[in-house]
Amino acid sequence: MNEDASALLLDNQLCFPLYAASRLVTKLYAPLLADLDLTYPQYLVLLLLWERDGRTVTEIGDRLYLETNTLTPLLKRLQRKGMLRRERSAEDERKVIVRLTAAGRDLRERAHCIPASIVEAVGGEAADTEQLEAFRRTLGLLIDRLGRGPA
Amino acid sequence: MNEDASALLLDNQLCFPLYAASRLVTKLYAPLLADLDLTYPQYLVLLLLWERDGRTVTEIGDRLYLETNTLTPLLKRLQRKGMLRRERSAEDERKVIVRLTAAGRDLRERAHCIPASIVEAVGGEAADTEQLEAFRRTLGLLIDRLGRGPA
DNA sequence: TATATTTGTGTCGTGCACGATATTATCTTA
DNA sequence: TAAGATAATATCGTGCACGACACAAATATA
Repeated sequence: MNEDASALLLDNQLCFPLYAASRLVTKLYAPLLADLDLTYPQYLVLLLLWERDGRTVTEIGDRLYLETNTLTPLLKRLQRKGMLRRERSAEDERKVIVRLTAAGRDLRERAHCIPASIVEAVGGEAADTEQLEAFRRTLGLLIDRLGRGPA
Repeated sequence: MNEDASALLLDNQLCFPLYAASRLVTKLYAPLLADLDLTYPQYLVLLLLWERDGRTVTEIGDRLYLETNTLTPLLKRLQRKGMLRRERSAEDERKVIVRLTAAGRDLRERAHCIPASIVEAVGGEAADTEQLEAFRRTLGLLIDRLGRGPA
């Protein structure tokens, strides 16, 4: 493959499908999450807190590749809905600790069925494991290469 | 792999990386496109018009998986910047034909270097063609499965 | 040919994303 | 220990994305 064809492949045939697929998948979650009054980014934050509660804003941002200028309003919305509290750390007054409320913790059970629903919608039985694993690896490689800021 | 592990793989280890990678890649384009006073979605619209000029709003939306409620304001912004015109079709007054201006056509040359820059940033020489092809195929499969509305 | 339906575009409101910048707290270091 | 640097969070403005809905033009149908 010559340089130009390779360039077009990566640019138009890779970057755009990535953008399109991401939006289509997010749209797949929407109706499921709407039942819990959540958006997809809000769901991602809760996944982290369900795994381990009491994280700082920046900790959450590091995992989701999001800055505080995105997270602060999002967390405030989750707080307004009674899912979590935001409290300044006692040791370091700069840090804000995000903690689930009882309602936030309880939501975990109602969200339990979501992964299976997504698998079904994407067509889990049709996709073979080998292909998925390779796909996941390439995605991971891409994120690793781009996720640490422009070197 | 049991059903639960497979579900978690698809949900958290596939959907989230897709979302993260898409945003990271878009961020990669940002500085290059900023030189042309463009955003990534605006660039995608121009790519389509450079390929074939004079498309309707819905035609563009079909290709980009975007609705008119997203495209109309975006096209108006491109129009305000003098890149294109929006004119009602004479045969069918419902349709709006989008046409490049001379400035919009000229921008194509200035955008010519973008794919190569992206390839370099992603690390073109390191990624092997086989892996990229498989990745692209899986992405295409995913979009095919999700892109025609919830069956 | 009226009436109903579909089609193409648009407006409105909400919630991300993100660059630029501000603010306050902590840490460094001269 | 005072001054500067750094870190953590937040505000503001812009531009997507998208659901819900409005509306006029075109088409289908009774």
